[in-house]
Amino acid sequence: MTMSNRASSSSARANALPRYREIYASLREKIVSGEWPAGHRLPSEHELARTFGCARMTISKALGTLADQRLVTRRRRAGTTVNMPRPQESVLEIHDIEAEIVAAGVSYAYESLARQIRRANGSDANTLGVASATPVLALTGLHLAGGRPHALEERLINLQAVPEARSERFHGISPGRWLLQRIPWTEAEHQIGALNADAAVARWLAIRPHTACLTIERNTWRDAQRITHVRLIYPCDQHRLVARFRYRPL
Amino acid sequence: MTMSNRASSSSARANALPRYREIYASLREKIVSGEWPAGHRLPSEHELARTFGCARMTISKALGTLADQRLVTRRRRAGTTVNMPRPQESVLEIHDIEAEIVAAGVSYAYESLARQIRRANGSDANTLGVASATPVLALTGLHLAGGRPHALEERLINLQAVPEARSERFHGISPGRWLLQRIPWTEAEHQIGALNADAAVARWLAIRPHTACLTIERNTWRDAQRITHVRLIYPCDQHRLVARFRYRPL
DNA sequence: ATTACAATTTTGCCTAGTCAAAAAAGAAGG
DNA sequence: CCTTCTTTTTTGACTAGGCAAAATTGTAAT
Repeated sequence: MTMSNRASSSSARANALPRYREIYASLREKIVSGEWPAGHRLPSEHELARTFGCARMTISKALGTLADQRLVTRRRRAGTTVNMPRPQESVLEIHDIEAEIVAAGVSYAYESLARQIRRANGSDANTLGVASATPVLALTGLHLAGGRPHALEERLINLQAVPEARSERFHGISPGRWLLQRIPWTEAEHQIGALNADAAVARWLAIRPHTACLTIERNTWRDAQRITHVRLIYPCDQHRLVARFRYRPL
Repeated sequence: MTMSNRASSSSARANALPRYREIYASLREKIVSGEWPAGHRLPSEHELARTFGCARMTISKALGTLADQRLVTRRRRAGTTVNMPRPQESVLEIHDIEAEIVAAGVSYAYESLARQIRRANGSDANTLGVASATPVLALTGLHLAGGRPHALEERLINLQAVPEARSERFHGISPGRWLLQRIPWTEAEHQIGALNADAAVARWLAIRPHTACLTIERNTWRDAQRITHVRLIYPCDQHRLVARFRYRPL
């Protein structure tokens, strides 16, 4: 099956875009411009292959990309239909605090405030999602940016999943970074909320009591096993989260 | 080029997984288990095709999926290498408030508090990202869940992008939903923060002044054009955001 | 030793087909 | 009219190749 390859590789050398991307862009344009409104059924792969002058698989790849991005839905025999009122989902990047502070050009430090190994009590078992009496490591610490309090961290680590943590003292290195470097995780869940700082929190963070704070709770798993639970408390004027909707990397 | 199709379609009819997904799962397992640590180079496509007994393109699709999920990086000649310390990015679904409230089994209403058409002043131009004196629609309103205040909304709409909004009164329907149904957007950015309710906010939301609130600011674009900016203020005890790390839909 | 060039490997993208499964549309029967 | 069976369209998954581009590796010349 010898074949002269696609025209673009020899003739139109200027545009570096692969053919399926061109086709993708062309179809996407019709959708976002509103020319093909929600519910519209696009031509079949065969038909598109004829009009674009390429193999069906190339069309399939372009349509597949649109489907990955939730711009269209594809069903056998039913065809490909436009999917307009897009679900509002954004990609929220939750950075390592140290990296974030250093990136801002400020010195970073982690100060350990409390450390205890215990068998999980009811509350621990609940927040960490492990059986009661499972050995856990409970940590409280402060993230400092430029020597000033930046965030308060309350963490539980499942020692069954991370036995190496038992002997670690977390001097200098934050538990988050320590864990990240050691154990790969497969799932994570974040909950973001707000709270009024109570007296203890306000003291550690050097803010006035009752100041609004942003809280981020994170649970991480490796496949089915819970690894750690952490709650971070940021004074409202020191932190914002940015989430950006992003097409999946084309 | 006549060929008996893959074995799984005739012999192993039990497992519904396509071949490339099986291969994907098998490779992913090696990575998340740590057998192939970060930096490890996996076998070439040709080699994998031989070991798995399939065409190179099937392997390519499996590896492509891994690459889409950022588990590996692929470069010509350099091969495919494991990409372990995964960037912490989560998918945050920011729902339409109405849908969210109705889903919780509570009645929903939107109450308009203020509405003004004006030429963008300095502050408007800044938050909406348009030129000064561009016509904008400024709205303030309250989202009610079960008759009680749920969230306060402050919105600016670029009338150049959405001229139909000029004559809309937003009775019953919330501006967010109205916009979502009408104009497709291509980019969105969210900023999440916390604040202490001031007197006015506290009154509208029927909470005590100084209560911590979660704020979500959203900017939406259609390609390069700004469509709207909105700030939603939720009392801290009434709302949490949940972001889940998710592999991109396989 | 360093630089420049050539060879080789590996992925990226493509073609032109096949077989299979899903679902819609049409036909037939009650 | 409604149900059931059959046909047909359309996507899903795959094969077995091919050429091109990128990056590494090896080689030769300065």
